[in-house]
Formats: sequence, C-alpha cells, structure tokens
Amino acid sequence: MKVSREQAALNRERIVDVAARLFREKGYDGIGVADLMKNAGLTHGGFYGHFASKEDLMIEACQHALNKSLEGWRAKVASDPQRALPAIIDSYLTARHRDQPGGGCPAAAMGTDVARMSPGARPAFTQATRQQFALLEGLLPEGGPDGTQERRRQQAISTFAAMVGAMVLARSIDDEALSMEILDAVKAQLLPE
Amino acid sequence: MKVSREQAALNRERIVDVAARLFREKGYDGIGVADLMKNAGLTHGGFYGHFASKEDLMIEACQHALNKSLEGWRAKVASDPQRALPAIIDSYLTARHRDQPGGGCPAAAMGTDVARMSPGARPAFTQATRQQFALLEGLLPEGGPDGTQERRRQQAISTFAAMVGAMVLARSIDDEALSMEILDAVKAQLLPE
DNA sequence: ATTATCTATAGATCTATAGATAATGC
DNA sequence: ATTATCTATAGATCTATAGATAATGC
Repeated sequence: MKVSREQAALNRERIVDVAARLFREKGYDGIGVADLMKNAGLTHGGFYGHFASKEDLMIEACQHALNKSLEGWRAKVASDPQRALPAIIDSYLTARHRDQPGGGCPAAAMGTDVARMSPGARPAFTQATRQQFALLEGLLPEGGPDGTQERRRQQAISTFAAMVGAMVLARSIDDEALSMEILDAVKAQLLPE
Repeated sequence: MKVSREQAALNRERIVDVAARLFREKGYDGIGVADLMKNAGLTHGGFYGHFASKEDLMIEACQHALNKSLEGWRAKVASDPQRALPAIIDSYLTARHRDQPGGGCPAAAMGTDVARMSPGARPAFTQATRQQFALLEGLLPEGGPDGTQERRRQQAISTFAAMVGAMVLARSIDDEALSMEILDAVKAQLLPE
C-alpha cells in the first residue's frame, strides 16, 4: 500500500494538477474530494495525508493554474516578443479556449468562485493579476502622442478585462454564432489592423 | 396555515426575488433550498408547491435578475439619452457594485455558474446579452470616418465585455487599491474625455 | 519504526417527498 | 372541497477522521 517518498510527492502534484483542471471545469462545489482523488488514481481517505482541507487544495490549485497561465504568456514573449501581444490575444479569444475551461484562464473560470468563497486564494489571484497587467503593459506599442506610461497601463488593464469578460459572456450563452461574434469582436477591437 | 391565492402568488415572487439576490451573492451551490425559503419567510417544504426543482428556480431567478438589470439600463436611456452611456458605465464600474453582487450584473455574478451547470438558464442569458449589445450600440457616438455600423456593434460588444471582465477581476483580488485601479482604468478607457 | 495509502464510517447537509394541517374559495 | 403551507423524514452526498495495512527507509 505504501509508496516511496518520491512517489508520494508525485501523487501530491497529481492531485493539485487534477484539482486545477476540475475546479476550473466544475467549480469548487462542483467536484468532491472523493471524485478528485479518483481522478488522480487514489482513494478518498488518502487525501488528508496531503492536505489539511479541501479549501487548502483550492488555494494550491489556484496558484498552480495561475503560474501555468503566466508561464504560457511568458513563453510567447520569449519566443517572439514582437508578436507576443497578438499571439496571446488570438489564442485566448478562441472557441477552443471557451470549450476547455479546465486548462484555460483561471480568472475567467474561477474568478467568481474565488471572489465569493475562497479568501485564501485571493492573494494568489492578486499577485498573478498584477503580473499579467505588467506583462501586457510591456507588450503594448509605444503609441503616438497619447502613449504616456499611465495610458499604457490603463490600456493593459482594459485589454485583460475585455478578454476575461468576453470569455465569461461567450461561455454563458447558448448561441454559437453570438458566442463567436463576441470573441471575434473583442479580438478585432484589441488588435486593429 | 394556508394563505390566499393572491398571497401565494406574492410568496412565489418573493422566493424568486430572494433567489435572484442570493444566487448572485453565494452562487447556485452556495445557498440551499431551506435557507432560501427561510430568507423568504417560509419553510423548507413549502418550496415544492411553487417550483419543481431548485434548478427551475435558478432559471426563473436568472430571468428575473436579467430583466431587472436591463430595466435599469433602459431607465437611464429614457431619463437622458445623451448621458445614458456614461451613466451606465459610471454606475457599473464602482466599488458599490463590486461589493453588492446580489443586486448587480447577472453576467458578472452568475455567468460562470450558468456556463458550467445550468443549461436551462442559458437561453435567458443569450436573449438578455443580445439586448444589452443592441442597447449599447444605440448609445455609442456616431464617430468619425470609422463609425460604420459594424464598427459600432464591435465597440458595443467590447464595451460590455470590458465591464464584465473588470468586475470579475476586481472581485477576485484582495488589494483594494489594485481593485479600484481596474475599475477606474476601464472607466477611463471606455469614456475618454 | 515510520508513514503513505486504504477501508470504513461518523456527522453534517442537501434535495425532494409524504402526510398532516388549517384557511381559502366555491 | 381544495390547496398553500408546515412538520418530519427518506435517501443521497460531502467533508473529515479513525484505525488498519503494508511497503519504505533508517
């Protein structure tokens, strides 16, 4: 029954990884500890050897998801800084992202959950949001006479807000054409030709 | 024990009204039927005389909240069409709205819940979102050479997306200054002087 | 000997229903 | 007589814990 210390650490990581996916897909209350553990290939009771509570797992799952999300953005910056902004916006505002919340933006998938019931996860969201704004700010074009530092930050914040809102709206409706129109309209607005 | 037919209808409305508030505040899974009924001044068992299931109440509560929200926007248009756009945006992007989700924007408060577990409520969201886009489109300034009909619709969609996203982000973090900066930045972006 | 995991279960909570109650409405 | 509401509870589910088990690591 027992596994090696190394394997136990891997099991813990897998629980966090599974939780980061399933909390985004089903919400904090939409998945139970028993089901989470089954998805990680372990039994219910084993959970409490790794975490003090389900709430604790939620905090780690948020940190994990937020870090992965930021890493994805940073990878785009590293591979092609000039095209990073359109690359981030294009890949965010897609039907693929809309239909796969489990691997997508934590703010769009869990922001409301975190706001209403998970005070412990809010510091992680605060830090990640700050970093996302800073990253976007650095990618915005210098701009014309209006391109002050303050204006660029304002634009970075508005860009991310429009992305998150577009995703929340696109997911909440059941008309495929309107849903795509939302994603495409915000894409066109944020990336004028 | 029994009340008049008229009073029963009022009781039903009160249940929907309470649910529209509490589902936005606590989420669909965050409040139970017993607590909802207690908040409406009734007992648990009486619920099923009015609704077939909790899910059915969710659908009615969404319709109710969405209608109230649209009515608020239309009242602003009726009272002063010229100032309606800034009035809507200004009142949306406030700390007051952020801190009182129970009476606020249904998309920002329940959009994620509806997306993941309430297919029955999605038609209402679809219709309301369509109407909100149309209303905003009519309020946008004619604009310069770029003010085509298509461009105005794109801008209406982007405006609402930015508002919803700003609210979701502002609620998910625990830094008051950053939270206000998000609301103010999106406000400034949407309403340039 | 230690400990990661498992089985089993306690205790709480949640949706929904059954049957009783008492006031309304014909 | 009808029916809106109430009391009580069935049945399911969920978090967390207790104690057993067996492989690891000193």
